[in-house]
Amino acid sequence: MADELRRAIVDGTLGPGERLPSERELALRYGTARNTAREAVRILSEQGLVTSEHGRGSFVRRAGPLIRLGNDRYSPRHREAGVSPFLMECAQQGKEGRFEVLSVARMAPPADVAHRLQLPGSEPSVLSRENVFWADSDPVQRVTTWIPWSIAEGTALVDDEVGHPYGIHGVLEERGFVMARLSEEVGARMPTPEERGYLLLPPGVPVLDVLHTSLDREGAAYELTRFVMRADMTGLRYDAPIE
Amino acid sequence: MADELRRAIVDGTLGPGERLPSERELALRYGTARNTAREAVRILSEQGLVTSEHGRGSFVRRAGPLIRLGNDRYSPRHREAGVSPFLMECAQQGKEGRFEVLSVARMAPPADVAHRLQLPGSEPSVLSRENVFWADSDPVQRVTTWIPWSIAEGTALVDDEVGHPYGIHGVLEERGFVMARLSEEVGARMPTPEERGYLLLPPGVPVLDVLHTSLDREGAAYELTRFVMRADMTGLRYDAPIE
DNA sequence: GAGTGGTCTAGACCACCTA
DNA sequence: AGGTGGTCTAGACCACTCC
Repeated sequence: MADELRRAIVDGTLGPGERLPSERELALRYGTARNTAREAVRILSEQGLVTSEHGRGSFVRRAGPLIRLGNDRYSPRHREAGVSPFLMECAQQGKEGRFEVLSVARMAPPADVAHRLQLPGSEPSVLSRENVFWADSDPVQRVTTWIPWSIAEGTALVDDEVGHPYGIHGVLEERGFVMARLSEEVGARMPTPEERGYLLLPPGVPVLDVLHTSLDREGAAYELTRFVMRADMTGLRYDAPIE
Repeated sequence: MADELRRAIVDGTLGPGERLPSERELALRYGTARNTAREAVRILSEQGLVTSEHGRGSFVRRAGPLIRLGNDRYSPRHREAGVSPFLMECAQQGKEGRFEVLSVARMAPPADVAHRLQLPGSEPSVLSRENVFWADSDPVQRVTTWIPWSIAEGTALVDDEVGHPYGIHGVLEERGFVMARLSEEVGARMPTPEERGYLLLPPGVPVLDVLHTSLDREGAAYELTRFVMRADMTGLRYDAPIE
């Protein structure tokens, strides 16, 4: 039953956005109990093909165009444009991007962050900044940045509004930290319930989990950022020379 | 009920690999029907926290160490080692890597591949090679490579066994195609039923979908590869200069 | 054979949406 | 008000595993 529905969806018999037959209707049509029909719809929802909306029905999910985060987002070439690369990508997709500051606080870094910054994980040795990025009315990324307190102390980084035209990396450059290389570790997983809440994720949508490290000319890490991105609306692109 | 179990798992009360109470046991303990207890276990399984094994029980999933595919896997520096980078990564994790050739055939490329190679999608203009990569007894990646037929024709690339010490890129280099840059587009999604079959994926495990493009010194694309990787056992790492 | 998860039935009530 | 999905009950049989 799930297979037949799946075929109808990939064939295009059921186009994107179309409503599936109701659970009661499916049960009747196949001569099964409603629970069984419901299970079929659940399987499609787990595969990310279908979204159920309480009181309205179940719908074929529409494949929205991806917002792709490229590694060129840190390029000085894009500085001249004066727009944050996320907002630029959004504009290209005809969407309006914005972001929201969740918190700015001095704290002890998580173990993996502490290790990469070569800082103790037991002391409040970093400044942490949390943001949520939106495209139109959808939250699409949850972003956490960690900067050694010794670097952040006394700068605009500790303010809610950074207020620098080039964002946090503009402030960091003025303190002498210029990004020469990046290292990004990419994984994917199902969201935690907390992340499902922040990103309003329907079932069957995984997240991309990216841990970004900024390295200076000496190869020392001076800033880390974790991006948790909903994978149905965002992706990544890396363009790099072979070394 | 799912929340309580979840807490027990993240707290460590239920350690990795441990068996959950059976569905009938949970139902009894909470005074609910078995279906309700079952639903709680299903939710955890969807979150990737738990795997159910028919006839045995449900178990807390153990977080295996990741095999990370780095962009340095194409570096000429690694050529000297003489080992494929996937096998190297496996060895680092104490695993034995191997791969299996599923098919080698001349065919018409999918639309996105045709576009990037600037070839017509309606003719058999590419050689396609499909592999599955294994780490110990787990299939972890399904890999499809497309090479313009004009390049592949008459080379060892059309054979089941490539037989070149440096694999397909060794053959391509001898034909004058040296990788100068790469471009990789990364996404994540739930697997198709076909992929679940190839990769023996339990529920709640997404896949990373990577479309790799090899570019020569002139910036022209001459080879594409799509990696579909199970995200609970593999990840990616990109180290690149800021340009 | 006893215990497990996988599937299924035939109901029931609730919460939500649309008209 | 009527239809939708969300949750739940109290059973049943099957397929699998382990002893």
